[in-house]
Amino acid sequence: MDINDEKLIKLFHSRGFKVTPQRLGICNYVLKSTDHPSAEKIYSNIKKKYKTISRATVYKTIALLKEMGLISELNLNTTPSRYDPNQNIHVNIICPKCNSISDYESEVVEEFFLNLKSELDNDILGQNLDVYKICETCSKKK
Amino acid sequence: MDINDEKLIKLFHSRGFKVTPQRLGICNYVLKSTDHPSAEKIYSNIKKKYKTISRATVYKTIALLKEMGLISELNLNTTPSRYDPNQNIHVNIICPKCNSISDYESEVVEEFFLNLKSELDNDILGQNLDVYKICETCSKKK
DNA sequence: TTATCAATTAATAATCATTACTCTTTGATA
DNA sequence: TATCAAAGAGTAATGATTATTAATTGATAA
Ligand SMILES: [Mn+2]
Ligand SMILES: [Mn+2]
Ligand SMILES: [Zn+2]
Ligand SMILES: [Zn+2]
Repeated sequence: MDINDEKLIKLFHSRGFKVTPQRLGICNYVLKSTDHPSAEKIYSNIKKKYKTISRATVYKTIALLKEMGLISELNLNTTPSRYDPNQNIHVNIICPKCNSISDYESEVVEEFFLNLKSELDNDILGQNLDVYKICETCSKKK
Repeated sequence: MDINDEKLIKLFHSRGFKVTPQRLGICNYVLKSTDHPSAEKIYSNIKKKYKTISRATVYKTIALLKEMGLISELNLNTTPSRYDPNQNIHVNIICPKCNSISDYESEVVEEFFLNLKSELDNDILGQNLDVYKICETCSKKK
């Protein structure tokens, strides 16, 4: 998602949500992230800029982003939830050793989803494709 | 999974786990289930037969079944976790209205997984394919 | 610009699924 | 039948998330 403050402000206003510096900060961080951050990760990052920000604000902004369809929540076997701004059809490859998550997109994935969709009468509301695989870094350290 | 007490008892013994009536009851129920029950559902069911059983025992038996690779845990946006004895490659179709889950298996799904696997160097440790779709029952009630 | 006020925030308490702990009971072995 | 580690029941603790509350602030219009 290529996002900037201007776009975000328009989005919020069009939905009747107020624009606050906390929201802009959180949204920018999450929407630009590629590591599927947890709420705690988002919180500790935004805290650098807004010293007094509360976890509740982070959770509420996450809920907003979900409602607006800009991120999805990943519920993995390992709590806590992680958040994903990549709204393309893709596979999340999760390393069970270090819990890192990386995106995988390919023709195979895309075609699968199109075929599945048509098999299911084209009324799929959402999807989540997870695969567990030891990551590069973890497979190096013996 | 076609399971009976005899098979279960062998499995437990081969792993050095003790065979208890509570375990047999829980395992039989979960392994025969097709509705992806939650821990609470399993608990309330087994409680009919073993009045004094504790949730802790249910959770510990679930952990055993996971460890033995007989079930998988599904973490959906809706807590609590659900458990799935179907170890074939399949899609879980989740209804966001009533949280019912049904299995979907097809050529498309199977081929996708084989192709993905080969694209990822054949070392996938597990997978989870979720799709959200209003179920029959819910789409009927307007 | 300033007043107004509902929406938002920070701080904190509550919730609830899951796990840990402790003490009692029991299955497996000899 | 005795032994004892493993497993059970009951209960406390944990931890992520949500709810609550009182203070603050963004949006609007005078
Ligand atoms: Mn992703
Ligand atoms: Mn299933
Ligand atoms: Zn790793
Ligand atoms: Zn339904």
